[in-house]
Amino acid sequence: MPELPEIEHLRQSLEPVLIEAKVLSKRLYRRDMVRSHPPNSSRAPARLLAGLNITHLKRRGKQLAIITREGPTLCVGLGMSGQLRYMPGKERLAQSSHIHCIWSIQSKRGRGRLFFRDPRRFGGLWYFDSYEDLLAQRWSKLGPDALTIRSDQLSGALAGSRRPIKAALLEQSLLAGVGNIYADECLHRAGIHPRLLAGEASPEQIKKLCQHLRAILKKAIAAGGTTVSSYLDANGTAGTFALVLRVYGRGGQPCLVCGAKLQRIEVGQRTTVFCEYCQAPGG
DNA sequence: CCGGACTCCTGTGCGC
DNA sequence: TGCGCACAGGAGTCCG
Repeated sequence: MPELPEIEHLRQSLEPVLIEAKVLSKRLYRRDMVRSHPPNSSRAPARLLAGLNITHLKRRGKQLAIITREGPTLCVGLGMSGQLRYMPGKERLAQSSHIHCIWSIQSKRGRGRLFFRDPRRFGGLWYFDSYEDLLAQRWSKLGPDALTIRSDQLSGALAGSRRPIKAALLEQSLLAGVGNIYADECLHRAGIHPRLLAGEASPEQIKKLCQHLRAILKKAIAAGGTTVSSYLDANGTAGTFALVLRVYGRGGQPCLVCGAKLQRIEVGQRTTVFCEYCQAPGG
């Protein structure tokens, strides 16, 4: 399940084959995976970057932008089960079901194809006439990127909120990039109860949370992301960060810090695992 | 405006 | 061994 580290690792793994590459053509198998397009450009979205030259890959939160020299920019969201895979030459994906779009690519490394596959279809493609339009129309709704967020920004995002802090961390408009895995992990490392009201977190707690959040995301990127069930990078490589998760998916098992049985509760309609001693309500 | 609930979707893994 | 079902969750949308 891709969160910020998985998308950032994906971005890095795609750069060598997509930067300065030309999109020769595209084949769209599911039109409804193109989620939106500006109202005044009815034809451009249909091209979906075909004939254009890619210059940049940018990420904000869990979203990836493919930016072209000509201007048009495609924002890719992977949702729960989405994959972007690059295959050289005419190689095919081992898993051939649920492929929604294939782009033929000409790069310095030769020809290849970029596959967008998403079994659950929670992801999607958002077309914009320019990167500036993407920033103004879509990414402007996202909070600061969790990888580089400062303590004062996190404090501002959480201030006044009456929601459980776990639910607030998942809210992309407050801060961008955190999903269920890293929300539980950073709360455990910071010793904060997931049901603590976000607006009632102390400055010390927020500072600690911020430090752990950035650190864990950075480490997860270096590890190639977390592969719980389906995440693979552009080359089909699984991440290794799942090996060092301390709470996610470990409900009922002993806390790796104190040995107590990890609790499994629901917060904000999401399964939440925490240690009632390391993350005591009082702090 | 805010927070919570619901919805979309299919692969996985469990129990019987 | 096979079937059926609960569960997983990112994010848009709706409602009180």
